[in-house]
Amino acid sequence: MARVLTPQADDFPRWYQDVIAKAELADNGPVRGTMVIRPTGYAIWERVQSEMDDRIKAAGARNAYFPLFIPESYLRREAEHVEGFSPELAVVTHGGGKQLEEPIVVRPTSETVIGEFMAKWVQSYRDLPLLLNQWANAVRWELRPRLFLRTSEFLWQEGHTAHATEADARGYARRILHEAYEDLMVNVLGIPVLVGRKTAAERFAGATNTYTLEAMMRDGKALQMGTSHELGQNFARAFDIDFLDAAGQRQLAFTTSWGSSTRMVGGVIMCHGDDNGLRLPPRLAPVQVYVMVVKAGDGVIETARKLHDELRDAGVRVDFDDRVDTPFGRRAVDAELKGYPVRIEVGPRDLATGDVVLARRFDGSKTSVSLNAAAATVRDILEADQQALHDQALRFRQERTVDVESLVEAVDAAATGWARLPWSLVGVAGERELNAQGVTVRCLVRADGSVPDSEDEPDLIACVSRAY
RNA sequence: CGGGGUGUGGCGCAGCUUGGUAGCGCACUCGCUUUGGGAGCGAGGGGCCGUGGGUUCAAAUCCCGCCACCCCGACCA
Repeated sequence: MARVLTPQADDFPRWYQDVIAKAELADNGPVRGTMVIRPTGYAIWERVQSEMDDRIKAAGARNAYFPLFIPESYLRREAEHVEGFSPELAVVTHGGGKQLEEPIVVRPTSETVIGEFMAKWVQSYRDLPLLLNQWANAVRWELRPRLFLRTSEFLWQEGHTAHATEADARGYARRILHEAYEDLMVNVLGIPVLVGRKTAAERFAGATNTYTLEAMMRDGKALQMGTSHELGQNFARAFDIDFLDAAGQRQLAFTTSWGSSTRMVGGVIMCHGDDNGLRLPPRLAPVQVYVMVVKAGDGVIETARKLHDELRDAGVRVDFDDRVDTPFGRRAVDAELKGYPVRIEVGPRDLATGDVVLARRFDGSKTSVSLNAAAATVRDILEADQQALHDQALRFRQERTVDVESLVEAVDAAATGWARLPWSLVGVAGERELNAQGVTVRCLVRADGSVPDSEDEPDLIACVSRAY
């Protein structure tokens, strides 16, 4: 059977679509660009959600829920915001069978509705900081939808906070950036991310500063995995989010917003996937170990079941397959497509010598281990392969990232990967020149890799590439 | 919006140049044999050929119009 699975630069999107189709993660919906997530794909998203929610709560934010419908006039209150989003809004003009007096937009993001409520909820400095998070769907009528990466409707979390001072707001935007986003992406998704600051041209509509986390996909293009914004007092001014400080003075709050979406699932597929389908990092995988009865035989199913129970009781996410009436090859290939990190094959041949076979999805290797040692070995492999996937992705990124000294070289390097060059050589004009050639400034970082406070700092490095 | 392309069973396609009333692979159903790496053989079910008109004895095929979708570019979590 022909398979188009080799990630050559130009056919990569096709390779990606093919992998997800075969792994049965998602389909296109009936309305342009909408996404249908199948149960197998949704299980991955649930893992992302669960891990992200833990981190957001650890940073002190609490979950809340706000309306899907936003009066169009709310968006208009922040000039840059409405200008940035109006081309991609879905607008409701009719309700209950008659034309509405004021059109309603389906939320593309919720700064405006949440701002409206924050204004009511914040009266005193004692009410601050107000740290909110919402798990919801959002709609952006994108010109070019792509499964998982940019669908018209997507699932995400969007955090919205209000603070008494700019320093506090900045600190929180950065805390989420590192403690929630970077930590989850690196340690759970196994994806090395470049954390930096967006240029003015790439900033979120209405923000004073945008932070980003950029990952390299296997075709060398960049994918923005998440973002955190300082909104200054722009939204506070537009929605009257003000409070009385300790001295009884009326003050405008500083707000932030930050978001990450189902795009992360696409990032995992495109960063780790190989020619045989998905490779899920163990900490993310909904199923970490797939215990598979190869063939029926004396006590084989019972032994396999016992091993499954032992792993489950030890806290491993494990699935059991004793469908011996389905050919072995089909089941094995299916498990590989779905990216299960470890597959344990239990059959009469191995059991005769007291062994089982452990197959690692990371590199496809198989080893025989004794039944007694299986559970412990599995746990070692899960740990090792979590790290191995990350390290492989990091090495890949390093190999495809080059330091250059001119825009011409940068465009050249962007054909296969990322280029780093002094921001002073780029500037606003240079950025426009790069954009004209399909290359964007992904972010600015300091020479030591840390995140700058301003794009006017000296000696900043611009990281540029093609992007999704 | 600019530049390419495609519409034919659930999915992927051939057939169109040179009109003769639709075929292949996968999937599906049934039977037997298989089952340690995507099974084999046999028998079946399923199609207003995107759409409207025209030419013709006859149109998936030729001509004209319309519609939809896909890819590349501008937008983006």
